[in-house]
Amino acid sequence: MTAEVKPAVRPNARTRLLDVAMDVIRRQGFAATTVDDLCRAAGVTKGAFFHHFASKEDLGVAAADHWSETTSALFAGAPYNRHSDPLDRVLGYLDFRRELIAGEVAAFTCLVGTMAQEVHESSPAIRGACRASIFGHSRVVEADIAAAMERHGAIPGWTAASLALHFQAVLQGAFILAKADNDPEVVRQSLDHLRRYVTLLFGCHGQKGN
Amino acid sequence: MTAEVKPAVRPNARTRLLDVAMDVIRRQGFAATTVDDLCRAAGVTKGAFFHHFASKEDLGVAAADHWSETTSALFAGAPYNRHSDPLDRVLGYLDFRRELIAGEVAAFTCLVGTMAQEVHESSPAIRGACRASIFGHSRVVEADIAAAMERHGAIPGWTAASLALHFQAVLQGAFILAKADNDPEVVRQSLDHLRRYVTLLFGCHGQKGN
DNA sequence: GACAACATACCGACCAGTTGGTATGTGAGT
DNA sequence: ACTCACATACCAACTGGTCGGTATGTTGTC
Repeated sequence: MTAEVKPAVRPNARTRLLDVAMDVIRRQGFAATTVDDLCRAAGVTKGAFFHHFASKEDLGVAAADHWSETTSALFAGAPYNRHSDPLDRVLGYLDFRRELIAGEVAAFTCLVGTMAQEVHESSPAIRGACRASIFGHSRVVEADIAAAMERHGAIPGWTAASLALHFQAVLQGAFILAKADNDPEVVRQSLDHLRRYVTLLFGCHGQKGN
Repeated sequence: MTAEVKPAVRPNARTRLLDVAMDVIRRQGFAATTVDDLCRAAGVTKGAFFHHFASKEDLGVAAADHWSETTSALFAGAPYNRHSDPLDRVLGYLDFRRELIAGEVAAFTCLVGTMAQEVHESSPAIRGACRASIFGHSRVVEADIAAAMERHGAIPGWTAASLALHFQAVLQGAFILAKADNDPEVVRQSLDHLRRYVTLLFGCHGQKGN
């Protein structure tokens, strides 16, 4: 009977909680984020929270999974995938990541990296979900790297898997420096170094540096 | 008159608190670490804690400063500094960092990286102390990189400062992956990539790979 | 009328910080 | 030499508020 103007379609409490969790936890960290913080941000009550999640830890796991789905959709739909040359896709991936670095630090940093840092000893469940997210994403990049090695050759002594994980390490670490410096610029510079490394690996012989 | 066997020399409460803070915070994170946790680990009372530190945040700042002193002494005394060629010192630095990766994850990760991640929005004071620690250390490495550029030349398009920060980014990010994976191996592999990048930057022309 | 999806009110544990003390030193005045 | 005034270092007990979680509704839907 309350004819309040409903703001379009309002998804259910679970989805709203997971959506705000990505923002709030990246801003405050997992430990410093209270269940009430999340409920307030999502506009739901505590009863709704514990209806959908058995515990705060359970939400952490769900948030990591939600993050995996969100980000894998983002990268799967990104334009760099349309390059036919796998090396172009690899470099395109790095350029795409670079484009995403904008605005507030908390807006472009990685939820699962943040959470893994905090809970790696206290919560095996969340740690596992974060690992699955990071390493799963890495494996997608790895496929393009492996194809590029096949197609172009590269200087020897490394694997596609290790380089893909190195990509993630550079990004995660640059995020930390950006947080410490409160400035995204350091991320761009680190990505420039990483891109240069890739071009060097795949041959001084004829790869333009951009 | 109490002839108790005193356990050698027991430093004062402040020092003991800062020492245990490095361990406990790296393990649990800053937010999840309670003042009582630290007091228990240091074997002091809460009264002693708040005698020496105005607040938990104040201890965070002091711990970051303490970390800076501890680590700068470690690197200043490391054998790689004795190389006369600055490029050997740069590569020696990376090799030294690689040697430090051993044992439990919490034992070799970075206190100020951990804290910066957590408090970058909530505590400007701690964030500033963490930034000073990371960027200050980076500047030490930068000096050797700059000298190596001077002496050996390198492919153009980058600065010593940006590469030194890239070093720190790789390390910090690899620590996060190590926490997510609960395995230090990923740090070694990322350091291998970083070392390879440096040798490529300073010339395919005549640098041996190890 | 059964069940999912919420909401309200509440609880016990915990946590940062306080209070009010004691023990030990230390420098000034005599 | 003695002691008074004051400071430092530390301790044990307590407090007010917060936090994760629970108990008990209410409401809409099939």
